Amino acid sequence: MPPRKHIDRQRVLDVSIALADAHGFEAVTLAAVADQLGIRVPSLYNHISGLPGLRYEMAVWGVHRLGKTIRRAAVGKAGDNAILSVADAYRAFVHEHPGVYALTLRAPAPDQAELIAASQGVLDVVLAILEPYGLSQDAMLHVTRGLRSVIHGFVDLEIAGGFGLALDRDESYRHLIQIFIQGFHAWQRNDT
Amino acid sequence: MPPRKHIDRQRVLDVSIALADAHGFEAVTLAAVADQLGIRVPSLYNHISGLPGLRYEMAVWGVHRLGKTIRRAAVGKAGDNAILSVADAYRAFVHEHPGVYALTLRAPAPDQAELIAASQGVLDVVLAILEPYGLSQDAMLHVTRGLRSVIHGFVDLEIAGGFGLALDRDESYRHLIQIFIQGFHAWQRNDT
DNA sequence: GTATATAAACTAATTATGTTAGTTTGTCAA
DNA sequence: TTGACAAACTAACATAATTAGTTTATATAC
Repeated sequence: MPPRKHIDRQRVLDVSIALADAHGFEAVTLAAVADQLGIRVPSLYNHISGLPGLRYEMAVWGVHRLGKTIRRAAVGKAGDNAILSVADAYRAFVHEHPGVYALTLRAPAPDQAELIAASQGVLDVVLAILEPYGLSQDAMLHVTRGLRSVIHGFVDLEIAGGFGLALDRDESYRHLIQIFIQGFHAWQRNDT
Repeated sequence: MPPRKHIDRQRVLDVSIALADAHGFEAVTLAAVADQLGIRVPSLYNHISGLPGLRYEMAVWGVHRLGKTIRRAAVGKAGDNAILSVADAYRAFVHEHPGVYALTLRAPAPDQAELIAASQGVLDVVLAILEPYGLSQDAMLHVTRGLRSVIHGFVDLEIAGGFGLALDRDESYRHLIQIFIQGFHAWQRNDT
């Protein structure tokens, strides 16, 4: 009776990602995913390890993709230009995948090897673009945390709808990254 | 048969806040709250408007409390010291109420008057401490967005466990706020 | 003091979701 | 052709939120 649909893990993931980005990650219920695929809910378990497993795979996909995106944005750029380019690419990714991005925010557990690897990939890009500034190891980590915070903070408030006002958000972001870069240089002069 | 417990809206809220901050806001189920209070789940509906209503009240409480906290931190301070003080108070609040804070992040809907008022209270504090710098109206809003982003970004990554490394987080935060302040001054010199 | 109105508890039932167990059936490969 | 496996299915169950309708403690009116 059950005619074979050609469904695999990737198709489940595709549908889930689309749902998450369109309606938020809470909208990714097994019922909704199964419905999109034209199968019953328990059939999903042939492809994924329940809802937690699906969310994990979405997170891995998201972090991996984010890393690829900002790495591409960094090639051929140096110094402040690299920071600006990466900041723009990061923001563009989150705008494209707000639902998936929300799933990437919890820190990986020690046993989540794929997610740890993907996260390291993102971190590596940031470390690489800060490399030429010749910071001490600790200073490097502080600045890395700072840059991630600035970018994440703006984008997160933005997708949460936190900037109610009519003022242009692209411009606010440009100013903020500019402030960070200039402050970073001033801080580097003073502090080390 | 049902002996009266002396439960009111405030006690429901207290229990919910404690649960949220201890185990995350997803742990605030009606079952868990009712259990803590020693009543059955449907009895909660005498005090709250379902789970959405409870979450709304938690959000209002959180934003209100956050506003009060940073306002207190700002009195008697001026300029850069005010920014530092508010940044510290904001972070301390989030550390104390991580679960509630997560509920405060979605932007208020137009009909959520209490939440809008409370949010305005938070915004007013930030606007007030930036007042003495003599910025144009637009610049003021850009910088306000920037400062919120910086603070929110750091603490949000922090409570998500995003800073895996052993490096001292207090110090990273100090550096970041310092970078923002110095960058803000440099930006103000250049840009206006 | 007694009666009554109301608030606040309750039980029962419905819906939605995730999950597991066990079953059936295409489909590919020996 | 047949047999193993993958992938669909049905059935059943647990948890959660919600609504409807019922009971009862308690404060207030008389």
